[in-house]
Amino acid sequence: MRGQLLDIYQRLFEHFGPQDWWPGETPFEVCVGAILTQNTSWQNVKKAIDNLKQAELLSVHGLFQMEEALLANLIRPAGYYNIKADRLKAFINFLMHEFRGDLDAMFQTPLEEIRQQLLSIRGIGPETADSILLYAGGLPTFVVDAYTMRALSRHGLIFEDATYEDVRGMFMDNLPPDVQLYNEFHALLVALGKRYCKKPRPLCSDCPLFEK
DNA sequence: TGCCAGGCCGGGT
DNA sequence: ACCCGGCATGGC
Repeated sequence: MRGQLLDIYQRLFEHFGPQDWWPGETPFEVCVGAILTQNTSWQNVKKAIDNLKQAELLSVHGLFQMEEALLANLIRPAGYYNIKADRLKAFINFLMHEFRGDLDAMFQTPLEEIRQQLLSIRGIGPETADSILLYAGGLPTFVVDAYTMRALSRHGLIFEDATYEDVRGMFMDNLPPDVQLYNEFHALLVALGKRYCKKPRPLCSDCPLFEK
């Protein structure tokens, strides 16, 4: 399994090149983006983040102080704006109360412990938690998303009914806890998904995973 | 024009 | 332990 995963990684890397994720300038911006991009295209999320930046409110303090209604209005382009405003507030409140608003302090917590804490926040599920921990915190947790599931199941590497935790475990049990590797690997799987594994129908004829 | 996008929650089986 | 409807905008 380890060999298969590394083989996939190598093929993807050769095909797509380094991805250098996550598109965000600061760890905090990555956290916000991780919540805003739930079931939403990144270009919509970018508009929302730009609104927050222009308002000079893209900070722990800024979001903490802001009225939720105003927050919802600013992030409107990202869709689900009422729910997401609530989720951002829940995350910020957690950060303020547990770590005095200090992201660095949050990331000092042992991985599985802070992961469980994030998962207990309303609006943060496994993918969002892992994205925050890996891409904002630089902690070695593997991010699984819909593209990863689709690609792996189409290529017979996982069962259709595999759960998020199953797939995360498969990567982490078979690869070293290497942040750079996890970062690139997930980003490459998304690049693959966007190009070859879109929803309606597989388009695997020229998928790089089938090349020889 | 309808369908999809880097999910998650809450209520119902 | 699953299954499903709801949440919403912008792009192709």
